[in-house]
Amino acid sequence: MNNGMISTSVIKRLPRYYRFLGELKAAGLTRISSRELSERMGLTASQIRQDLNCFGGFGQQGYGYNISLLHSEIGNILGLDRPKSAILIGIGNLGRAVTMHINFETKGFHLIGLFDNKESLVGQVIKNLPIRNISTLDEFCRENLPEVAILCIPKQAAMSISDQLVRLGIKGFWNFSHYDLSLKYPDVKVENMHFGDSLMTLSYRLHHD
Amino acid sequence: MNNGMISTSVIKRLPRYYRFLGELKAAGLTRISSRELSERMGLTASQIRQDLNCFGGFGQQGYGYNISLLHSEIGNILGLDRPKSAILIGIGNLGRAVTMHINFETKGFHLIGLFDNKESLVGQVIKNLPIRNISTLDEFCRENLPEVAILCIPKQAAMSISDQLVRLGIKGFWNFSHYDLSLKYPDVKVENMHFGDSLMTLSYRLHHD
DNA sequence: TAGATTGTTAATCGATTAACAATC
DNA sequence: TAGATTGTTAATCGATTAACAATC
Repeated sequence: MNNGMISTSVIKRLPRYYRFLGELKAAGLTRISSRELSERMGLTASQIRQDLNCFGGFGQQGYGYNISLLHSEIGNILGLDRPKSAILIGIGNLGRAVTMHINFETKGFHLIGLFDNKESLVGQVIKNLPIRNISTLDEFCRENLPEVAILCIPKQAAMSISDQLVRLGIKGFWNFSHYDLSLKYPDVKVENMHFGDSLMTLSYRLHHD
Repeated sequence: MNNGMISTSVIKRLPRYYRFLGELKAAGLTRISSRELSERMGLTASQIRQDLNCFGGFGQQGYGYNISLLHSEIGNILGLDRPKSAILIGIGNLGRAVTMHINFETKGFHLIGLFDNKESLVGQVIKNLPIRNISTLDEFCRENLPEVAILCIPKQAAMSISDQLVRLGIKGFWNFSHYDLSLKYPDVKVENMHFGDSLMTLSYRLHHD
């Protein structure tokens, strides 16, 4: 077990382990060896054992891993058992889809507020949440202390609102904009969802590789 | 210049170089050194020079890089100048947002067809494209030969339609589902957009790090 | 006990950083 | 020419894979 810093490569693999184990559990299986899991996931057994042993010895020699136990352990490591409150900014096509489409509760979050600057949207209700005017952001945050902001707004809007959000105590961003938050706020946690970058990577691979 | 295989790490950085250079160009700058670019992007100058030299010597000793030239060179490397036709499957909240929100043309793609299995959606028009019944997929593909499929459908639906798509000549997937396409189709190019994995990674970082 | 499989150390591989000669 | 900065090689660092003793 490694109590030091866990590498990004390992962290990024955890959600996938979590998903696969959830499926195996749902399929009614109870145990699995690192070798069998490696074949199902397209990894090496060695890597799986290394990854898991960053967090503890969840297996048993001669037996393998208990699927249900390992699934919930990884869930806890990911912090899925401790919901963090989030607000979403920008209720365009994308913001609306994110609000409707994502199951926040099963991913460690709780969506508590929706904001937009377009007066015509204010008051509309999505997933039981009213869209609020962005001018009420300060008040809302002081009362509800959200930890995370989801930015479904263009780069310019993200640039102009991020200072305010950090000042209001936002500790993490789920960032769909192209504004590079981690350059300006190195201590805030940022996860980028860059659709365009992903598409361009696909474009590259279609021509080369 | 390296004519062999380019590593994934390098490829994944190209779209970000492309974006930054586009912004510098739009700001009216004409030249930049690897050192200055490294400071703006939060990388090392060494890494930038290594990355670029995988593809060719785009700089000039004592001068640096011509921003406009480098920008368009990277665009060409990414294949943005050669549009690939794409179809999108699943016009739910997410599919609709992707259709509306993404500028495919500037990312090397051309969206030519929308499909859903829900009769009530068929015929509706988004971005000048009619939503087609999924039952007409074969016919459409034989006539229009799309290279890429964008999957905005649940895992089960993705599992049941991917064989058909590969048989119809699809060479790449932009995959929003949780179905692991690259396990079954190792030769097809797959770019995953896994919202849930990204959120869980953010959850981890908010608790640890 | 014998067989299986982990946890963990050592070896390999790959990616990043540093250094510097080439050269504009 | 002198100064700046690349392209490229060498050194370092980190991540993955292999191997195997521990042990269930």
